[in-house]
Amino acid sequence: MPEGPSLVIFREAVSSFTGKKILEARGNAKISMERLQGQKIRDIRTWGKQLFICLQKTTIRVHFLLFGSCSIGEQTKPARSLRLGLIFSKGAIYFYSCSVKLTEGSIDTLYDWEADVMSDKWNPARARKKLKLKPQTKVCDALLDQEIFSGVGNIIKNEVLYRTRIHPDSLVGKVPPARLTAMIREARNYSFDFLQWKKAFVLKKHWLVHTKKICQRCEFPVIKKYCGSTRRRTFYCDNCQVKYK
DNA sequence: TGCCATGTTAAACT
DNA sequence: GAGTTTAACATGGC
Repeated sequence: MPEGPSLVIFREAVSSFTGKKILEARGNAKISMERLQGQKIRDIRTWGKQLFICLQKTTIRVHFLLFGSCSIGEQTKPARSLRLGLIFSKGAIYFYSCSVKLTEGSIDTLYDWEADVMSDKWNPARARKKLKLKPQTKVCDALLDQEIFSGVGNIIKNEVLYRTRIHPDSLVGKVPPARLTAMIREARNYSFDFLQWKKAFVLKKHWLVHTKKICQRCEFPVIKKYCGSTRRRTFYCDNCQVKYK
């Protein structure tokens, strides 16, 4: 579930707790629950696939991995599987099957905020410079590199490559500049389509290639292969996605 | 019912 | 020590 756009949805869902004081923290996360108690939420941010709840002295980092979820107001799952629950005077936030860590310092310098495809700070020129340093990398791996395209996950990867007609095994250094520009642009553009469709519960309906059997453009069979060093499930059309290598 | 997946990290290897 | 492979975690849908 949680690629970058889903994190934006999570962030919006919990944003109303900004300024509120944590009365109690509980759950099986291996962190100090006492540390959180009494602290007010200063800010709630996202970077790629991570959510940050910034308190007065501490920042909670939540990574949803593959199966993470979050609910507001009521505990929806058994107490023993609760990873982290933050209880406020009015309402609560519950996290399940997430990775939860605490940071004491500022997170401003911890991440490249211009790498987040969902952020106003997204900087495509910077992404391009990073790509230039890795000409031998396959595009299917490059798109999943969180240092370059923070927030892009496997679905977005597949859809972006299909939409820009680039074969997943293409090498970054061999992709013509105009095509690379298109790929970088589409990484952000499709992520926002993803966000809108996800919000409307119609995301799957709009997949052009992910999990598909037939290419919508040329009717050739869609190929499913575990590509790149990431060996993630990749769907593509051999006929209309060009391999640059 | 077993398998698989929108992800990452740490341990175990060469 | 580096780089690479494997294992582990955890949940829901088909």
